[in-house]
Amino acid sequence: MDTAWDPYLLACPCRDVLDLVANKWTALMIGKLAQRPHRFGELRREVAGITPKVLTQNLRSLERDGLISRKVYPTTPPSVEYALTPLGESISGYLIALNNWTAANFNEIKRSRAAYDAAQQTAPQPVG
Amino acid sequence: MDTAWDPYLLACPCRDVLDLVANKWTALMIGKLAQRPHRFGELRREVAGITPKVLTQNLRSLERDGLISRKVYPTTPPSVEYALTPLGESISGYLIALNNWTAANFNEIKRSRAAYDAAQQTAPQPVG
DNA sequence: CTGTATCCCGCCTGATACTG
DNA sequence: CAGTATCAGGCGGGATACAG
Repeated sequence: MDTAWDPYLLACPCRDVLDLVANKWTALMIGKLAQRPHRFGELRREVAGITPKVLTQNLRSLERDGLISRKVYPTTPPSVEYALTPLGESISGYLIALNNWTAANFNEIKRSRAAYDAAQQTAPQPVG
Repeated sequence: MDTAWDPYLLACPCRDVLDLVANKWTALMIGKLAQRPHRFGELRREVAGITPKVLTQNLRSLERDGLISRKVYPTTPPSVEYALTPLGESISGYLIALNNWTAANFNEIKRSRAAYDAAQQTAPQPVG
């Protein structure tokens, strides 16, 4: 790298990159592409719930940032293949780890939320 | 854990947790708290650019999810200390890695964006 | 198959001001 | 010091329909 940036600085441009992760779909998309290259329709099916518009948006954004590559095959019907670039691969591990952490710890979080909400129900009753 | 969830399933409740990361400030806040417990004002200063309202919102959300603890000291003036819970510590490493990756790779991403945008300027000109 | 075009909405975010 | 109240705005995101 050329220079180092501190994301805790207000004007740090790498805040933009953190926003890349601050996205509902990025981690899932990168996770899928880390397994193997995928076509548009495959991603659309495997990343359940994403709409084609949003998929396209995020694909373009990641392509612009150099995390994924887009290759068009002029077949009929046309096919487009998306794959991770080396840069994309360098971050995929962290994102996959996040996905896994999420899956592994959701139940504990669910319990925590329930306990928190229950405490809110009883405690803050000025009129009692 | 009790049961395993697949974040790629549409109805997977752990999507909510992924949204936790899909947040502009979470990674920065967790990163700071991973260093040591912080008071409200400290976080406010050190996470540059965050407003008190948004800081409170995210603090509450993380507390509800069980990632951080909130301890009030009835002093005058009052002081409140936020710290990571064991659950919060278990995810902090991944988030810090993301912060570091961001700082280390921003320049490459910046170059990629510039190249992408330049290509858009020249290529898609039907009228030319 | 691979996207685009609209319309719409809710949430996150931000700025500012105020309180115990 | 540690928040809360309020107002406003923008962008991501969702539903639906359409095109090359």
